[in-house]
Formats: sequence, C-alpha cells, structure tokens
Amino acid sequence: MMRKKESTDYANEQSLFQLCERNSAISMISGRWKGQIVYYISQGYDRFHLLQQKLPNISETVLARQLKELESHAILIKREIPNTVPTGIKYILTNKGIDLVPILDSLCNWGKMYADGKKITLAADQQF
Amino acid sequence: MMRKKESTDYANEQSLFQLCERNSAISMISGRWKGQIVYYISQGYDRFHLLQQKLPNISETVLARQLKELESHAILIKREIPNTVPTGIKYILTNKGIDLVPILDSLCNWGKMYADGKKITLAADQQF
DNA sequence: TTTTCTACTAACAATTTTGTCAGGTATTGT
DNA sequence: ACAATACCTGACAAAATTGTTAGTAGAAAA
Repeated sequence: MMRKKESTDYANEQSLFQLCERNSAISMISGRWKGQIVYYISQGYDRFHLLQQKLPNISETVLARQLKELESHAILIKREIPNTVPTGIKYILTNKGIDLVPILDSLCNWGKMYADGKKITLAADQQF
Repeated sequence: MMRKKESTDYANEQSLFQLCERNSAISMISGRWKGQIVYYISQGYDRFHLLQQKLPNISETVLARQLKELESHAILIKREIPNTVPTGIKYILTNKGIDLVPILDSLCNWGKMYADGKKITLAADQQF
C-alpha cells in the first residue's frame, strides 16, 4: 500500500479517476430508479407505459421526472413514433447510455457477490 | 432490439442484473463523498486526518458518518494502529471495497468520456 | 359528448441526506 | 493545569430527493 507520490505511483495519481469529478458520474445514476430505467430501456422496454409496467412502484410523475433527468444527462433521448394511435414516444439510449449498461451490470454483480452473510474478508496482506 | 423473452434472450434475462437489487449496490456508493473516500483509502490515505486533508470541504462529523456507513456496508473496516501517539485508527478496505475501486474507476472514465460538449451520439441502428 | 389512452407538468408534502454546532474521550507535550 | 492531536457522537437545521395530488393535450372510440 503506497503513500503520497512516488514515481511508480505517477500513472495512478494521474488517472482519470484522480482528475475527473468522481461524483458527477455517480450522481447521474444515483436516483432511486435510474439504474433500473436504463436497464429496462436497454432490454427493449422503451415506452412510458412499458416502463410503468416493469416498475410498478413508481408513479407516472416520478417516472417522467427521472426520464427527464436521464435525458438532461444525455443518457437517453425521446423520439416520436410515427403513425401511432395517440402519438407514441419511445426512449432510446444514446451511446453514452449504452456504455453505462455494462458498468451498472458490474456494479450489480459486485453487490450480489458480497450480498450473502456480510462476511468480511480481507486481502492477504491486511490479514492481521 | 429485443422484447420480452426469446430463447436467445435467456442469458440476458437471467443475468445477475435482472435478479439482484440494482439499487442496493448503487445506494451503497451514492453518497456525496463515498466514491472519493473509497478511492483515497485505496491510495493509502487511510487515516481520518489524511482523508480530511484530501477532502477539505467535508466536515469532521460528515466524514465520520460516511465512514461509518461504508463500514456498515462492509466496504471498509477500522483498525487500531498499535503504539501510536494519540491512539491512531486506520481504515482498510475489505475485499468488497477493493473490488469496488475498478468499478468506480470505470464509472468515472465513462463520465469523462462523455463530458465534453454534451454531443449526443446514437448507435448506427438508431440513427434515424 | 364523454371516456380512454399516452405522455406529460406544476405545486406542494413527506422523506432522506447533508451540514452545522457543540460537545466528549484519551493521550502526550509544555 | 492547560493546550493540542486524533477520532468521534448526538441533536438539530438546511437542502435535496422522492412521492402525491390534480391537472394538461390531442386523438380515437363508445
């Protein structure tokens, strides 16, 4: 475990992680529903009422708001579906949104991997 | 873009993503400071006052609270440092915490990759 | 005409998260 | 004794997020 700057540490310190706003990326996905919305859209549940079906505990208002926020972060965009009965709109992920999916997936795997029993394990060099 | 279950879709639908609590993993890291705290501890800034130096805008109280929350999620643990001047404590990442670091890193890369200009790009099959 | 459907929005209330203030312990140095 | 360092905690205020209620529009079906 390294401390402060040593020359071997340089690449690490200079990493995007160091300079970027760690939190802006986190805040873009940290709504109560955003992860699930992005996921379901990626699965083809790309219309308002389909998302409502998939997320039965979210109200219309809240869903609309979350979609708007995702749109403002350029994670998805709205698109009118031509020739639809009462003017349908579908939501499609931008490339940014598509790239987010595997990251959310790995976050979720991480959560699940350590879900059971809350057993705490440490790296070998931290053992005692 | 697929809809509902088709046999080719099975693996996808069965993915951990589908079954796990997408949000529990997200909520563990979505504090205003948690990402940064985990990162700095991984970089060796493993003591209370070192974290304070690295995060000058966080108050003592809030830092202590965030650390406690991370501890309650088994992302880190406290450990007394023997023979220290006024009883030092250091924070070490559990394996769970260590595994989180590259995920936060990729989240951050993702954020940075799309940071400039907010240009929206779409996948080829969504073009128009 | 009234209802239904889809896709919203504004206004406000409830809840959750953050931040601030004022302590508190334990040890060492002066 | 008094100050300083390191690490907290409880109580409460401020701010942000989420949820609720009531409404909108435009078109088609009853």
